[in-house]
Amino acid sequence: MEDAFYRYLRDVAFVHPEHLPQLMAMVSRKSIKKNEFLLSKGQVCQNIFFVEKGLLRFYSIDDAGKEHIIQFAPENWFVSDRGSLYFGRPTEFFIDAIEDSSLIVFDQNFSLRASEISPEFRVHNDYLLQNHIRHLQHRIHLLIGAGAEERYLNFIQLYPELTLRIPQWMIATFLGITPESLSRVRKELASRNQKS
Amino acid sequence: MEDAFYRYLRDVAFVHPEHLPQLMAMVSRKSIKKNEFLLSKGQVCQNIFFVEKGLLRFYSIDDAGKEHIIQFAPENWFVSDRGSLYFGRPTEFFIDAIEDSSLIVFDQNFSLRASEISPEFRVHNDYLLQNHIRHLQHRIHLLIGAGAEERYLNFIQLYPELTLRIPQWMIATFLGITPESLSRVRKELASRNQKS
DNA sequence: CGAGGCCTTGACCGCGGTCAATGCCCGTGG
DNA sequence: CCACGGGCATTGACCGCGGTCAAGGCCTCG
Repeated sequence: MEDAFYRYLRDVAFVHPEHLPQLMAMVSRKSIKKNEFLLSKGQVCQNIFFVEKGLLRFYSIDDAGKEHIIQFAPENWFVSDRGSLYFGRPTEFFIDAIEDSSLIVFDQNFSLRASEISPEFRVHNDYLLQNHIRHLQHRIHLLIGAGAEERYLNFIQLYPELTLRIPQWMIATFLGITPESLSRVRKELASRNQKS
Repeated sequence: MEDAFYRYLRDVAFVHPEHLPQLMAMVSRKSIKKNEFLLSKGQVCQNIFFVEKGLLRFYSIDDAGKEHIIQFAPENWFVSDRGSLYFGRPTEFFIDAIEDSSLIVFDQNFSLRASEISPEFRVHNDYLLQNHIRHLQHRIHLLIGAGAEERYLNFIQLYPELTLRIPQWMIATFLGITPESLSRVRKELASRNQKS
């Protein structure tokens, strides 16, 4: 079977081929179906997940019972509550599957041990963390400074292919607005593009 | 002179004493006065700054000319645009001083080289990145899910001592609201505490 | 075919933004 | 020592974006 994670380590993280078997031996596989959970509030997060195929969401639920999506994880993305994992505290978040998905699972020591084995992995892991921070800062920037329309436009140009796979009400909770508002924004955008 | 960064490496990062001189040799010092800039939009960020004494702010300015503070950096905090630094792209952000400050300055290679010299530093650096991500996620969570009052309450219990040092209009731009709104929130809180 | 999930639309409302006036504190210079 | 001015906080009147609630339409899937 073709192995997306193997290819990822080789072609994206540039891990030296001789180290690949050692790294692959440290991970396990998991398949889950739509709506199944990988993490629920109150648990201590034990794993990092890599998505080989499918689509996950990482979200919280507030006191009013509303879901707020922090992050989507499509193919070749990692997802975890690093706060809970690293500090051993109960998580505030949920992770579940939007589509049937096949995953690679590793525990909190994987990145540490893999970094010792492969310098290239260490560099790549550092890159991932830096990039993650960059994305989160950009998101904060938008949440503070931009209205609903601008946030939506940014979303579709940042994740054009996700826009089609994810139901709109989920995109709305990612953007921090209601599904109704998103619907209105799209109507407004459509009528404006009509006229030009 | 007592050296805050030296003490930080020894007591917080637990760097082995024999490695300390090597690390200290890789950094330089800088003093800046209130309102002086360390980074402006369009530049490529070259440094990470550690605040020994004083207070910095890391912020953006939007198209309407409004400032949005991403992060404050008081004593013993690090600040940098890691996105610009790591990826070599022009920054969207500004860094300047809210108070006269004395800083430790290092370049983008410092954490890499320091990690090779001191395993303890490597662990601590990883901790800092993880913790940074945790904070950013929490902030996003609040921006999406909470109103002005809750965000303010969270701020004062998270940074009680900063509340006194920072002018309120800056706190407002950090929270993503206007100074007027913050003033109203505080008035409302005061009157509510009166009655109980 | 029926049921439920999702998107849309409308009426209404409230939080927070905008704009402008006022007050307060404090540093500076006459 | 007082007068003036600038920066910041407060307050009020008004408004608009986006939330809320409810109804209706349209899919898909059992």
